[in-house]
Parts: sequence; structure tokens; C-alpha cells
Amino acid sequence: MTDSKRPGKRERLAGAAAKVLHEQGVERTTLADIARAADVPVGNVYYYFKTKDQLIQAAIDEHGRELDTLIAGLDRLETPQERLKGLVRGWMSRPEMTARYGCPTGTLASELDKRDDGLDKAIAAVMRRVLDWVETQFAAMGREDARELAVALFAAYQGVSLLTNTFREPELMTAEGRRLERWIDSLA
Amino acid sequence: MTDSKRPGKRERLAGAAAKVLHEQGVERTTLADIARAADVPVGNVYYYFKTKDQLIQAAIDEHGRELDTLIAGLDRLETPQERLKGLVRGWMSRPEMTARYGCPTGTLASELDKRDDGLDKAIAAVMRRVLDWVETQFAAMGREDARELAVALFAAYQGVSLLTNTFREPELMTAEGRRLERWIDSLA
DNA sequence: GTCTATATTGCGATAGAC
DNA sequence: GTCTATCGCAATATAGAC
Repeated sequence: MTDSKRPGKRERLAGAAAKVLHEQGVERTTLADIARAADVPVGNVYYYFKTKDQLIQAAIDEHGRELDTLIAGLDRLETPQERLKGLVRGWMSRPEMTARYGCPTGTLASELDKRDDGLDKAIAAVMRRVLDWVETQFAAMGREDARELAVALFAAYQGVSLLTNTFREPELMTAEGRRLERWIDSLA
Repeated sequence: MTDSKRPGKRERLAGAAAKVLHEQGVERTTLADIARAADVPVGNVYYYFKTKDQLIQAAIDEHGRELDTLIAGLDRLETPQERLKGLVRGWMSRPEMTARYGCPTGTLASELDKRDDGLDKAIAAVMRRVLDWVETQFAAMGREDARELAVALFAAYQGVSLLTNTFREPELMTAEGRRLERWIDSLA
């Protein structure tokens, strides 16, 4: 039996990493920041994660799990249109957070691309799972251009996240969400 | 009369900053990197720019000038549709560069948002000039929803830049460029 | 397993010779 | 105006006491 009150330190560190790396960015986040957010002493971090890279990897896994959960829920819906609109609603469900910090996976992908460790591949793999799922939905709608549409939909979300963040205007995201739902309905 | 062979050191530093900050990212670029790219001794940088922030500002101005030049050229075209398609072609004209390093202004906006200096406002102002111009074109086409369409078009570009970069697939960008041109034609 | 103290490195910025 | 040498600091990572 472990402590019944809250998750173990490893889990707390992984969760804090996902949150703080999103809010502050990878480069400006120190191990001390993550340790403080997880309520774990700084020096103790290295017992659970040997390097900062391993903490970033844990954050990527965390985001991947969240997206997998979202998509697993959507798979219970009847039609591909409903599933895609559900994804759009899930993506656009936190406009205030996006205005403040951007898309968790998108900002991470952008930052990790500039590093020479291999972590850009890890975040790309997470995003590719989403892209493939979207393509499957468009294919189920009988679209020959399913891949291209999947890229367009994912790009619309990523792009509006960046603009919403840059201009600090949550309304941009909600308006684009409505537009994309109409667009999906129009494709059938 | 100044040296006739190449631009002065200040201009060389500003140009090198725009290039290197795009390629390596703001946080991972050192003043030594920029100095080397500009062929200026490290210590001498401070004669022209007192802080790293001032060099970043110079890079933002550089990108702003490039976008203004592009748009000034487009304003000579006859119809708003032609002008918008011209912008799309301009945006999508370097897919290989985008696959390697992302959109120069988009990646900068994403990174500067995480800093506490005021530079995120400066890059946002540059991007707002472009967004406003796009809105003007849609308005000239008689669209009531010009702002929303402008956000959608700009977001489509920013989003596909991020995906093109993340997946290292220049083809994503060229395909989306064609799709957006067809979309503009369909709106008239 | 937990935590403190510290070694090490790399960068932004400065002092000052020329 | 130009450039070298170096200071001061912050952050990752480690050593080792408890």
C-alpha cells in the first residue's frame, strides 16, 4: 500500500512537467520550477528523472494520453461527421487557456524542433496519431482527399491557436470552431 | 561615402539576427552565434545593440519590412481575389525552408509569448498588419464576414507551417496552398 | 529513498586596452 | 570605433550525508 492521499512523486513530477512546460515553454522552465509545482525537493528530481529530457518526454506522454482519451470517447459517436465535430469542440474547449499559453502540443512541437535531442520525433508521433484518426473519419465519409482534408482541419486548429495566443483573443478560437463545424457539415 | 563592398555592421547584425533566430530559435541562439553569422567580433556587438532584446527587435523589424514589401507588390494587382492568391503564393513559396525551420514570424511569435519582455507585442503588431490587410481584401469582395475569413486564411497558413515543420513534409504546404487558392476562387 | 550542498558549464554583459 | 578578456549569474547535474 502506498500513500492514499495523492499520486506518487513520479506522477506528480510528470503532471507538473506537462503543465509548467506548456505555460512557461521548455527553454525557460528550470527543473526547480517543475520541482516546486510538483512539491518535490529539487535535488530529489534526479532520483526519478535522470535528465531534463526525460521530464520533457514524460510531459509528451502525458499529452499523448489526454488526446488518446479524448479520441477514444469520440469513437463511440455514430457518424464520422459527429466524431470530427466532437474533436473540434474538444480542441476549442479552452479558449482562455489557449489565448494565454497556446496549444499544448503545438507550442511544444514548435519549441522541440529547435533542439537537437530527438524529442521532436516524439511529439510528432503524438500529433501523427491525431492526424491519422482525422483522416480515417474523412475517409469514412467517402472523401478521396481525406488526407488533405485532415491536414487542413488540423492546421486550422493549430493556426487559430497560434493567432489566438499571439493576439490574446479567445474569441478568435470560438469563432473558428463554429466555422469549422459548419464546414464539416457542408462536406458530407 | 561608406564602404562599397557590403552593408555596414549594424545591418549585417540585424540580417544575421533575423536568419539565425529563425533557424535556431530565440532561446538557443547566443550572441556569439549572431556575431559569427554577421562576421562581427562578439564584443563589438554591444557597440551596436546594447542587449539581446534589441537584436530580437531588429529581427522583428526585418521580418516586418519583408512582409510590407510583399504586400506592397500585391496591391498593384487588379482584384482582391488575385491579391489574396498572390499572398498565399508568397507565403507558400519556400516549403523546404518551412519544413526545416517553420514560418519565420509564427515561430517567433510562439517563442516570444513565453518571455516577459514586451517583444511579443512587437511581433503581434507585425502580424496584425498582415491580418488587417487580408481583411480589407475580403471586405472588398463584399464579404460581411471579412474578419472571420481573414483569421481563417491566416490560421490556415500558420497551422500548415507548423505541421509542415513538425512532420518535415514540404508537400503538406504546397497541397494546402493549392487548396486555399481554390477556396478563394470559390468565395467570390 | 530523501534532500543539501556544490561542482560545472555556458551565456549575457562589461571593462578597458588599442 | 574595434576588439579581448573576463566578470557574474543562472541552470543542469552530481556527490554524498542522512
